[in-house]
Amino acid sequence: MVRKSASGRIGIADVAVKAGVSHATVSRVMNGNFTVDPEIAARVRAAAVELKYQPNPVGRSLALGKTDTIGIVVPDLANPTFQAILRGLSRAAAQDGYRVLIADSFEVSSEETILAGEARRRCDGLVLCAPRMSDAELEEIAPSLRPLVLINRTTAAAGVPSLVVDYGQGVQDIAEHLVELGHTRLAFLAGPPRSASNNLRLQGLQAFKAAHPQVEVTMLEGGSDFDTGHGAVDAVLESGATGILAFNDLVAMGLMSGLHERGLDVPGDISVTGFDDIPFARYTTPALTTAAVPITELGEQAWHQLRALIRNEESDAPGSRYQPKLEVRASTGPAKAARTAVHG
Amino acid sequence: MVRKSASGRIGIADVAVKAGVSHATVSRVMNGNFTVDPEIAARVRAAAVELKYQPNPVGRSLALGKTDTIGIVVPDLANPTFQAILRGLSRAAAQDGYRVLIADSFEVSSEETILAGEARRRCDGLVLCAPRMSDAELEEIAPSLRPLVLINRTTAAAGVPSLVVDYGQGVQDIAEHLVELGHTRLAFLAGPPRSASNNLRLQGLQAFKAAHPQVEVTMLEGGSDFDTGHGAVDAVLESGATGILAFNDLVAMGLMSGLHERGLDVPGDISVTGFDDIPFARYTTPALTTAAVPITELGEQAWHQLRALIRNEESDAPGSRYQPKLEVRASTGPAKAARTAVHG
DNA sequence: CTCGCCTCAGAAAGCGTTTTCTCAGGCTGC
DNA sequence: GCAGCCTGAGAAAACGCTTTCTGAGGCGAG
Repeated sequence: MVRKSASGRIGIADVAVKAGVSHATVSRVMNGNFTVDPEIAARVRAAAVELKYQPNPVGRSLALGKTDTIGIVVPDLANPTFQAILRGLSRAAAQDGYRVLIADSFEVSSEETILAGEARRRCDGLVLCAPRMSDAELEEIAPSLRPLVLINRTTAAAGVPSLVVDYGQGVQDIAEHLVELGHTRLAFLAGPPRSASNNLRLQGLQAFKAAHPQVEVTMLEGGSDFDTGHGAVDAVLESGATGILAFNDLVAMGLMSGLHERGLDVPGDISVTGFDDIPFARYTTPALTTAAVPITELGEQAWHQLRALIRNEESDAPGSRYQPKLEVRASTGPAKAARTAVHG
Repeated sequence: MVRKSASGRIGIADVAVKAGVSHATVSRVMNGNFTVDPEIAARVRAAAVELKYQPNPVGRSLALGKTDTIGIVVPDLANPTFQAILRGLSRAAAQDGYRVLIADSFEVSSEETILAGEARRRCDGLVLCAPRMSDAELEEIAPSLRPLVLINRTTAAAGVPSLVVDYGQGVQDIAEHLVELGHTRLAFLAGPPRSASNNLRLQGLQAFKAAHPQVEVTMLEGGSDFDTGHGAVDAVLESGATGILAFNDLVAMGLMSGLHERGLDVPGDISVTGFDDIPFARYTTPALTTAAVPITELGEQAWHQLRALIRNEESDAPGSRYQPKLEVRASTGPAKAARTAVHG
């Protein structure tokens, strides 16, 4: 008897019956296997079209052992950086017929491990984006997540390529820029403590301080969003610094907004810099001086690395390092000599 | 013989062997079926832990006929609005143990249909976000995509709830606000032609014009991003309007940036308004007057609707309508009487 | 003319689960 | 003491597909 669409949806069996052939033949035709008589193939195709048959991906995945899906775990989907990475990844993967499953850990590092495992089991590979978990934990679970690509984080575990941005160099470039403008008192509005990219920035600043002992660099606590910058106005003014390196563009924008409310002029009174060069950066007033990171490209490259792993190709590059590019705009200007007086 | 991890990964069979029971029993234990002897259950659990067994979701999906995954199709992942919807959706779905698969159609409406179908087959339900396809096409494919929830679009197809924002009312509120400030010459920087939300805005403006015949409203072509706004400066000035309603916040920001470059003051010379109230809006200089849409909540509600459909509950509400809320900030001010002179 | 090879389609065995079906054993109740 | 019920675990079917295995038929070569 014809088990007609037991589940409501039409399956390979229905097509087989309609075309008067076996399941196997239908499968062969649908997969472009040419060991099938052209006439029969045409009949099958006609039946498939008529029934609007579309192979069930789950059955297919089970049989083939692959899902044509990759996962990405991000700490915070609200962060433009991760959004851009996701976009680049999704776009690149789509071109190779892969889809992207997203997992947002909401900055909870314990969630991260679980989400990563679950996502990985449903997918053919995983991109772990700036994970907040400890090095030890990362190294422990990394093998079970392969094929795995890391972004802005490295691990000692083997076979796990990393894509990292050289935040250390970028922050030094920005600091140099400010020094060239005559600033001698700088302040760094730091990012989330658990963020590896924040640590890289701090290291870069240490190197900068070593090379420029005459420049004073104050460290201020911070975060990664607007409100952090907006709320840091007092601390910034208190520091007496005339050149402020914000953790990222969002923080810089929040800070500029706060300074504006206080009637201070950027860059007349204080110069402000961001990091990342998010699309908004060039449209702030004044336009934000920042270090451009090819974020979308990062996502794209993540896919290329992951694809190589999935295909079991020899990944020539075990990872890549991206150099930020200084983008000088209008939010930085010559240091104001009288600035210290304001402070005093 | 023990078929020990034929695929490399350990499966239910390995656990069964280790615990000395059948596959079925292992499955029962893993699913919390209590018709199993506590002692045996404990033995199975111990074996599972020791082997680090994690059920294969693909096999599970095939057997259960569900994937615990939903899909979302967006026209452009770079658009902050869709990012926010995605975030709300992902967060809400995650709380119910569902994951989100994303598909970006890159504004290509023909892609949309295919992506939607593919995503749907891999998932238990679908959210179609501001689809660009025609009404006819949407109505045709909608039934095959159910459970389906639409955002910012409606369809005549049955059983497909819609979440729509009342852009028409929102744009009227903004226009009223400008009129109250004394503006009599307005201009609307339109969005993408295929966008349904743009049409709603246009309809709203028609209603506004009918109610305020004394106010001149110029329609200008546009788009949905920064560059659109930035590039529209000439057209805006040419229109002679003193109150500009930009399609959304991005366009407004681009426009303000362009006006600033020309040395024009906002709101001194021209008032500018946006739409959406994206997070950046309150941090522009001047802070942007806009109509706030609870975008993240929209994503959240989309999940609730979809969940009801998936669970086959009686969806009391066939959809919802969201009222934007006028957010008056610093980018709008009293009309400048001499403005027409500048124009003439 | 017959043997063997080659082509091509159907039968069936997976893929890794869940779940129904079956059945053995222990218990209750008469 | 035995029929019938109930508990609980194993066997097997099912989910929808791919792919190996099997075998029938056609053809060429000896």
